[in-house]
Amino acid sequence: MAKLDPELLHRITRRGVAEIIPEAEFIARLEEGKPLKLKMGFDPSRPDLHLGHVVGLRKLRQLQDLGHELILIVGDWTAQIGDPSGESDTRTMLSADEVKRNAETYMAQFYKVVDPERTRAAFQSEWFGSFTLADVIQLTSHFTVNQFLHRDDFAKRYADQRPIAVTEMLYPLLQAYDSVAIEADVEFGGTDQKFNLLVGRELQQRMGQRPQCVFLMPILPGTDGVRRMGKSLGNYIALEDPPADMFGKILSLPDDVVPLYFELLTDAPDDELASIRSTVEAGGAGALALKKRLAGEMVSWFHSPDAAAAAKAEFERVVQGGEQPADVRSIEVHEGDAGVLAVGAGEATLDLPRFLAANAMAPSVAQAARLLSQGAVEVGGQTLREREAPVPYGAVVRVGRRRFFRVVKG
RNA sequence: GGAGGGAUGGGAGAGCGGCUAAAUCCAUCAGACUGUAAAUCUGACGCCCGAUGGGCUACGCAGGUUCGAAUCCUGCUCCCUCCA
Repeated sequence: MAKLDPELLHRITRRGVAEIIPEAEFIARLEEGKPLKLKMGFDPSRPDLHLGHVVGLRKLRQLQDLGHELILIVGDWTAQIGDPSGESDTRTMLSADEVKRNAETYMAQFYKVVDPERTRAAFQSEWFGSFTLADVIQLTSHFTVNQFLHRDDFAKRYADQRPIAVTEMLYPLLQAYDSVAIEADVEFGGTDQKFNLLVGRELQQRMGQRPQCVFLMPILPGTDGVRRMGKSLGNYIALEDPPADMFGKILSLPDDVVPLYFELLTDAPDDELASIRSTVEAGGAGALALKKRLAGEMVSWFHSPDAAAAAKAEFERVVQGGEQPADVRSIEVHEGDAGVLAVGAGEATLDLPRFLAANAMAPSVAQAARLLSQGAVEVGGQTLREREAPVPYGAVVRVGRRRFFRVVKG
């Protein structure tokens, strides 16, 4: 294969890309016509993929479709060190079994985006398992502390006199050696990984290999619309989220990140992106429709088109229409149950705060009482304010915006 | 080895003997409104109790001083910074 189709090349190197280092070299390698080894690492201690990961995976998929090979590095050693960018949560060692299991669930999620035929997993323990102290020292000898202090995160913390653990310095080194071990041609990561990936490039060069290109992708903001999507930040949309949750979370994204989501997560063509942007800015029904479309695409992709249609219908009915959801949990009441004052022929008299707390509709009696006083509990559209109230069997009780149940005689 | 700083509610971060279940911000939840579970505004936000009141927990851990401690003292544990 010689020259790539310009349009395709543009899609690969421009859309959803933050930086390619060095870009010319990357394009040259693509045009060599030989399958490239694309490297991407993942942390086996957190086996949940979210949409933030998908940005990179889509890019990898594009390249796989051109015949290149993806090598996933299972970071079973670096996971023990912890990610320097994530401040300081000490990680416990994972057993070999746990790592394997996590890797498997991870891969299953991966294959929703990436082509399994052109993917293989490589465990760091394959090469670090037999590393000796001498090897480690040898590895460190290629770099200076000064170099490492240039890493954004380190530089900042150093300036602020905040701690930098020695092991954190090791993290980029190990990651860099992964590239040597598999002879990576291109390594992928978010822009926050720039330093680490460049260390890999440099190490390869020093160890006599052709240095990898570095491919950086933009960071996807999380559901708060501000900070990067991340599990520890609690602002993520997981691929494993049930359809209704996934749909709802996307609908609740702040408007201004929606165009970026389209850019990074869908195939909407570039010229359409412009109109998406202006529609969102105009706000109103158009913006809402776009979010629904985005949510629909994501749910179709990670679940199924049917699930997407159902999630959309349910959302419109329940959230927009204020109607009951299709599935409402039934709670059986018996004489003497917590919060049940009396079981009558056609209705049960409940001590609502106790009852709600006892049936997981509220975290505690106190909080349930608060919901009640805030007018968040209603039966058949009628707001309840009294602690004690009769509730007809079969009537749907709504607690807050999203919790529903009906009582059934037990 | 030496000097110093710190540990507060989900997170950040005030308070430094009573007025403190503990300011403020963020997150969360609710109500109103709306185009949504957006935005905005308002409110709530330890737990338990037959409850416009009462009780129990809570400011790293264990003791102590006080009528009274998150606030003072002692001893632990852990963390950080700087100088060697």
